[in-house]
Amino acid sequence: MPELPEVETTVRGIEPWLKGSRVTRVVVREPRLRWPVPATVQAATGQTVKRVRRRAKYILVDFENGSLLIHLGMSGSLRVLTEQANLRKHDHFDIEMEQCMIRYNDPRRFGTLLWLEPPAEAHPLLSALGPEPLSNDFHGEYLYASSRSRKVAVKNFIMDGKVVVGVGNIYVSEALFMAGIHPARAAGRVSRARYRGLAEAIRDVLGRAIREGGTTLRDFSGSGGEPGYFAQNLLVYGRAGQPCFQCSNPVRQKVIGQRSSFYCITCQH
DNA sequence: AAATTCTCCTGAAGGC
DNA sequence: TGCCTTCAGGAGAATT
Repeated sequence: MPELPEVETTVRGIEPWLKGSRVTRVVVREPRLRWPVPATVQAATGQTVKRVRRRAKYILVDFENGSLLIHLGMSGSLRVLTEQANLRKHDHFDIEMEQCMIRYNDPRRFGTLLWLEPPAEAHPLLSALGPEPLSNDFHGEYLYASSRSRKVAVKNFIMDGKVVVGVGNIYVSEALFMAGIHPARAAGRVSRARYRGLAEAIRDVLGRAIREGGTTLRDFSGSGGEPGYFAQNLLVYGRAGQPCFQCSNPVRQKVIGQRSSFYCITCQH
C-alpha cells in the first residue's frame, strides 16, 4: 500500500524521464479505476511536461495548460518502460513519451487518473488539503491548536487529510509509538509537549523512509521499479503479539476507526 | 461541524 | 491439495 514515501520515491523516479519530454500518446485500456478515467486525459497528448511533483499522495504531472493527476490507491504502481513489454494483468493505462512510456498497474482499482484544468490546486481533491508533513507549516503547535475540543481518536485525527496529508495507517502507528501516545486517545486530550514529539516522529519516520526509498531507487526503469519503502524496519505495525522493542510486553492489535492499529499498552498512553 | 459508516476491488491468508 | 470465506486498506461520499 503506497504511503507518502513511496509516492515521493515514484515522483523522483519518473521525473527525470518525463520532464522536458513530450507526450506522444495516452492509451487507456482499462478505464475502471476509483473514478472512470475521463476522455479529457487526452488533453496531455502533444504537450511537454513542465515538472512532476507530489501533493499529499497525489502525483501531478504539470503541463502548460493543465495537469495529469495520478493516485496509486492501494495497489497501484508506475513503471518506466524503454522497450516493448508484454501487458500484464491489471495494466490500466500508458503515458507514451518520445523516449519511454509510463505504465500504470493496479489490481484493486482504487487508483486515479484525471485531467485537471489550471490551477490544479483549485481542484476539489486538492483544495481542502492540510499541510505537508515535511513542510515548515507542520509542527507540534499546529497539531495542538487544531486539535482543541476534538474528540476523535488521535490516530484518526492524524490520518485526516484536512489536518495533515499523507500519513497513512502504517506510519501513524509507528509515529504514535515513537511519541508514546495511545492511538485511541482523544485528539483534544493530547498535550502540547506530546504533539511536539508526535510531529517530530512523523517527520522523522517519513523522512527516513524517503531516504531509504531513495537509496533503493536506481534508474526506475525496467521490470522491478518497486520503491523499497518496506526496507524500513517497523517498530509496531504488523507486530501483534510480538515483544515491544522498548519494554518486551506483547504489541497489541485493535481496530480503531475501521483500521488495524498496533501499539504497546505499556509504552503508549 | 464533527464523527461514523459505507463503498469501491482483488489478492493473500486462513479454515477445513 | 483445493475450494470457500474472510479481510485489508486510501479516501471520498453518504449518513448520523
